[in-house]
Amino acid sequence: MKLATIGSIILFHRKQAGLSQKELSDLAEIGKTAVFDLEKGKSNFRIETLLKICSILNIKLEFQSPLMEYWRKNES
Amino acid sequence: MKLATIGSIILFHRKQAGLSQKELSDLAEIGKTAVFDLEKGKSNFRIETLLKICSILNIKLEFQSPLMEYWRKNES
DNA sequence: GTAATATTGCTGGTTTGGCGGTAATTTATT
DNA sequence: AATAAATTACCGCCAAACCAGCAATATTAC
Repeated sequence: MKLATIGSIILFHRKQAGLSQKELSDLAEIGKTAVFDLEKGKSNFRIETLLKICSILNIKLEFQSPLMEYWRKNES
Repeated sequence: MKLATIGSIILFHRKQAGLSQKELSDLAEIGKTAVFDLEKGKSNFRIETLLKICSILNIKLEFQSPLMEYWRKNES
């Protein structure tokens, strides 16, 4: 998974949602620059920025590995 | 998905791999502080930091949404 | 027990992501 | 065509992620 790939996925979902970059950034409560940079795969970015956007676009993040089935969350 | 959850997953996989925080940070070519903070869910962190760690621990990141099956990568 | 290793914590400095503002360019609408 | 909206781009500034180094504690090994 590369940064550019993530940006491409976000772009696709935003378009499908019929949102402009500004609208998405407002909904996600982040700056417009973050959406722009992210979609362009331009720079590194923070996890929270990605999570906020994914939350708005109804995208879930999954971690996959042979060990995940043995991982049980203690609380919360 | 919360930051603390991600840290918990990383911690679990690192232990299973039999790596110390320092060993993991060296392999991932990041500072030990990043691994420490991440596992503690202490701070926000960068995507690249997470990707580097996941790469070493053989964890894959998956994006899930109803639209993902319609998303096709143009190139690369 | 002691010694070695690992983890946690703190500190100061560097790097960089994110921000709003502005402006140019592209696209859509009328 | 002209106008409006959206996208792309660049600019300082600030906050925070990241770093190495060191120290203290916790854990493990001998």
